[in-house]
Amino acid sequence: MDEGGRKEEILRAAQTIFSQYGYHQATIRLIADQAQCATGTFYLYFVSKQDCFLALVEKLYIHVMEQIMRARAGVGNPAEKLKRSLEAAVEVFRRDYELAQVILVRGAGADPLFEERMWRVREAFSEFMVNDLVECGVKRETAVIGAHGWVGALVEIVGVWIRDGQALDLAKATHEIQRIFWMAWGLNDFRSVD
Amino acid sequence: MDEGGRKEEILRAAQTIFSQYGYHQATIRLIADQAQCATGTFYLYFVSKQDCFLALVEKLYIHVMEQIMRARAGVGNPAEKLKRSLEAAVEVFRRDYELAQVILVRGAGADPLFEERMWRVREAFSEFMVNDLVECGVKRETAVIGAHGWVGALVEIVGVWIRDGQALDLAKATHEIQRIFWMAWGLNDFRSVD
Amino acid sequence: MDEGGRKEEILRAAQTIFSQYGYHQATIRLIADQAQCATGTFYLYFVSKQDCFLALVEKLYIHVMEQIMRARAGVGNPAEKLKRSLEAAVEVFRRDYELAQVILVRGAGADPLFEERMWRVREAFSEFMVNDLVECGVKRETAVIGAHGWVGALVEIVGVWIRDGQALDLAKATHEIQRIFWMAWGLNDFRSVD
Amino acid sequence: MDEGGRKEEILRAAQTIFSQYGYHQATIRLIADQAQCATGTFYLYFVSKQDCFLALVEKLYIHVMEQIMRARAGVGNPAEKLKRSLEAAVEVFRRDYELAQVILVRGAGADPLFEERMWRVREAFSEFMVNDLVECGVKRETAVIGAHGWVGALVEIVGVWIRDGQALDLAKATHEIQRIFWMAWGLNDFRSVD
DNA sequence: CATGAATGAGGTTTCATTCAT
DNA sequence: AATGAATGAAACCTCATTCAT
Repeated sequence: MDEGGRKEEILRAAQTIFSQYGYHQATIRLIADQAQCATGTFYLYFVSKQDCFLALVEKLYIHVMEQIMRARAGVGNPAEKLKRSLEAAVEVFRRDYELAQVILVRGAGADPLFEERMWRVREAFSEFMVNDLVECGVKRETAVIGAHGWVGALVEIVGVWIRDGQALDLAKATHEIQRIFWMAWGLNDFRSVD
Repeated sequence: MDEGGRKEEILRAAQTIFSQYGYHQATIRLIADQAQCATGTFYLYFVSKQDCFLALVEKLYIHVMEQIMRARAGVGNPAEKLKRSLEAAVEVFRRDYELAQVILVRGAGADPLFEERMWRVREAFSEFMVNDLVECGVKRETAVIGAHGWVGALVEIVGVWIRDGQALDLAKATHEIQRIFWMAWGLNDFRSVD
Repeated sequence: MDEGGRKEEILRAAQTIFSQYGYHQATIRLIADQAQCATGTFYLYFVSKQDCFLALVEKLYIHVMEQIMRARAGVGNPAEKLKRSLEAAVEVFRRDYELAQVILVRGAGADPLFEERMWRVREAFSEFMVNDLVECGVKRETAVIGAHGWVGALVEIVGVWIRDGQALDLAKATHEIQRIFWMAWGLNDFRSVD
Repeated sequence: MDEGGRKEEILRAAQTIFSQYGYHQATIRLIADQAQCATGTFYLYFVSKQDCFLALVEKLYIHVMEQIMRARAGVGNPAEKLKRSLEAAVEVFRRDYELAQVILVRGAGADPLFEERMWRVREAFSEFMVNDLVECGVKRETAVIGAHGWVGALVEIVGVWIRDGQALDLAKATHEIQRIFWMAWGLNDFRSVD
């Protein structure tokens, strides 16, 4: 249980620092101080700053995906699956402000490698949604656009929520976004799903 | 015609470089080389790298806003105004790949000052949309969420388009996003507006 | 009369700027602006910044020496000559604050070449004093030390006067310094000389 | 013994370089090379070039003051205290050529902050002398001028000694300066003090 | 003579990374 | 495994000087 304990500690520190300072403003020194270790220790667990950032992002993505998977588990109705997936994702962001900061705000200009990674994750997530939508009877071509739009809409809403200092009612806003996309595909039993 | 020629040249070079490398990877040397001038020349026109980046972003924002204003000019129907605004914005991005890169992709982690600025612009743009929507009969509270969501959806779509190497049919995708939000608010004469 | 007019103008500007900013903080741009000409014009009259500074210092030294020579002209009594020399020098500094700044304060750390020049001037001036003192009956060996000390004392007093914002009564202080050195050599008719 | 070792090493290197090149001609690279370390190492111990210079000057001033204090310790006679103070100061300069260079020659045009500091130190030192002189029965007003003059005379003498390549007999010269000021105030038992 | 835009060498400073202890 | 002092490449920026107009 203590195995990997130190690495976890540093990752947690990195999350705090990256979320606060962004990738470039963050320094190894800052992370090491936050983790209460020496800068040299940092390099026992990570090859480089970039490696650490990618590891962190990976971990956070996995966490998000796990929550989504858990939310989908045992649900048969595709509309319900879709709904629960999105709610789970937003819930993760809502619960962990730093995580949301790192993934949605700080990552963007960070590094080509990160952008590539983030891009693949969003793509993967969209693919999930597309499949659910197709199962719901939406044409694949339309579903692809819709899924991306939906993701974008939610990311923007979470972004507003973050920048506004969490003043926005995130649950209500998420729900409204859901309604919008739901209606667009004539999923008439929106209410029943809800 | 030569008025402001050199500064414009450097700004164009900066656009190319920032779009390609992002804010932090871009160096003054790179920009100066692209503009075929010495690094010192850069500093004749800009106080600092940040100053240049902000000037570039400002210029691009103004360009986008101008196109939007032009598209809205003389249009009375709020739905039509909204539709044209969004189409104009997307059209600007479609026409100028670098501009889209800088504003939508590279800016994010660039600089606190830039983030503040970007944030204000998105807010201003959303405000426009909200007003149009309210005129269309949408409740303001709902319109605010919707406008942000809409912006997010479009940004994501343009992002996909950029990252996919402009493979996506941007016009079609934009149209689909429009349909989605339109239907969500029961704007029944969507087809007529279209 | 207009011949050299421009060069003089720039020298005057240089005096103002060097006196205010010191050698290193002063820029050609600053001097050119003060002289209301372009930086290129500066280089029509001076080979370099250093050249200009040295020319300025030279001019100021010549001015000081001229005043001293005028004060000594036609005076036979060596004690009187000495007294008048020093008073003339101090009077020049008192009348031209900028000149004093440049020569006594700003020059020091400026440049090896300037230090060499300043050093030679002080040496020359001391030589004058030594000769007068020897004529007064002071032993040469003693006179050399005394002359340097006297110069140092006066420079310090003028320095204090400058830094204090000219609050000190420079005439009175100079007189006291004179009394000190006078008495030291038993020049008993100090009062009559005075 | 190794405590503060590296910082001290760099300070010593800085002393050598500043003394040789002056503040502006000195570069971090030069100091680091002299200290046989990388330029980055310099910044582990000093915030900036200015910080280092000020720290050096501070250290040298403290050293000078300590020597003066030691020389005055347990001496009751004010004339003796004064005499010993000045001799101690000159002795410090005589023993450490570089120290004298930095404090008396190179500092002048270095930096506004340094000039301010140097100015305060000379003022403080003069104050000491003034008090001693007043105790000796000299009128305060006269003593103030005299103290400044005395300091100036000594600084000039040391300056001559430095520039002449230490050819001058500094002890003898200092003694002569002392005689001059002593006699000026009719301190009749000069010889006994001596 | 005069201009001032352009130049580019060179300085200060930062910080990811290494390595001897 | 842990440390943290040391490294040095590389970035930003300044400004004396040049030169085409």
